[in-house]
Amino acid sequence: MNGKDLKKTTDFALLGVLAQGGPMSGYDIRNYISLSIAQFWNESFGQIYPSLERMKKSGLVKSEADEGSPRRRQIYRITDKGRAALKSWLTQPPEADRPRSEMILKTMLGDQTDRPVLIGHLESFANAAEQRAKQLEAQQALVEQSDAGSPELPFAIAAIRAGIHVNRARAVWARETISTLNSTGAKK
Amino acid sequence: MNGKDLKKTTDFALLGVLAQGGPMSGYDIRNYISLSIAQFWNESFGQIYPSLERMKKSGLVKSEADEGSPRRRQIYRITDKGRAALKSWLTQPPEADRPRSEMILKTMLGDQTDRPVLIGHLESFANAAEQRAKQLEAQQALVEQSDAGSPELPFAIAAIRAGIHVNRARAVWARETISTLNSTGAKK
DNA sequence: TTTGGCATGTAATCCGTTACATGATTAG
DNA sequence: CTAATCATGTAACGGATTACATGCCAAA
Repeated sequence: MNGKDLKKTTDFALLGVLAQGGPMSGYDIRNYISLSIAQFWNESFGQIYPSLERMKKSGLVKSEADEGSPRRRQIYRITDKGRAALKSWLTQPPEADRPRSEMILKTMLGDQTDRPVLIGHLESFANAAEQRAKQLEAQQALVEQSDAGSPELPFAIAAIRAGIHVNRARAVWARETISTLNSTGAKK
Repeated sequence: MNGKDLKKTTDFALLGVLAQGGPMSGYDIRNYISLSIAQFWNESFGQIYPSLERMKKSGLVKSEADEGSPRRRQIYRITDKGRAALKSWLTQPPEADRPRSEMILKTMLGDQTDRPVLIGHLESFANAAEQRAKQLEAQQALVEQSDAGSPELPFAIAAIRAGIHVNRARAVWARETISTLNSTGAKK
């Protein structure tokens, strides 16, 4: 309708980080994301800085130089307008993601591959998923202790547990597939 | 190294479809994908036609006009060179996907949202995932009957079951999250 | 006859990563 | 002193979706 309906999820993700984590720099945002939702969300500097600039122009954030730092640092802070935009976005039902999985594509094309090779891929995949799940379990325990009492705790935990669930499911799937393939008449 | 190392997964996906499903048109490829791996892989015409053209130029596929059809149809067929390229790609371990999940991002930012709204999102998400899982179970039964004996059967089944597993996991996660949030001191 | 599906293709656009460029600061 | 890390930004590129443009065929 108007000139600058922002629709980029990136913008909202950054806005969300600023709302949740408090004022910080573009660099900090990157770290914050790495330490929290990296499994399910990523932003590169090539996105972050232009996005902050854009949002500054449209009044969703404002920035001040960080006086307390010996370095050149811009601290971004979400504005009321930004909070309103964020909240409105959070109210909309999330869009379904359309994932692309090379592992599954390659499995689907399994008849074009030597069995042992495919099985090897599936094994690595299962191992990676299991490791990832375990790592996230550890992270969950850690966060539960360090952030005990924080209002964001249950949400942080939920995000971690999403990773645990899907990684377990992946591992189960891969192992199941391996044994099916092994018991099926192996052609190659 | 050389002029045209193709690295686009799209190309390999199309090559795979041609290898698996036999010679067909760009239009057919689209359908084939929709009916098989749509859950985990998609290609739009904007990708398919240029990709076929590219691969034709580099000799991975060749095309002939479909004489038997009253319509203007180009039938693409994978060449030996194409088969070799495909096989070599299939041998490489699949790259990890880096998914973006709006649902999880919004969950992570749950402290910025009214609880009931977030819970509503999670409920829809859980319902959609459960439905999807059931639908895929039905599809599995169907394919098991209709394709019985086909050498591609176990791979098709595996791809479907991947969907079943992850959708179940999503549903479980969402329901778990809902009850955690309900039992946690609701602030809003 | 008109709607929907078959069929191919291009252009615009968006979104995102990677690479490049630069420079200050801190830790070893 | 020197390497790593902090910190910001731009440019190039790649990959994918959407919209647009075109037109024929079959069925209702």
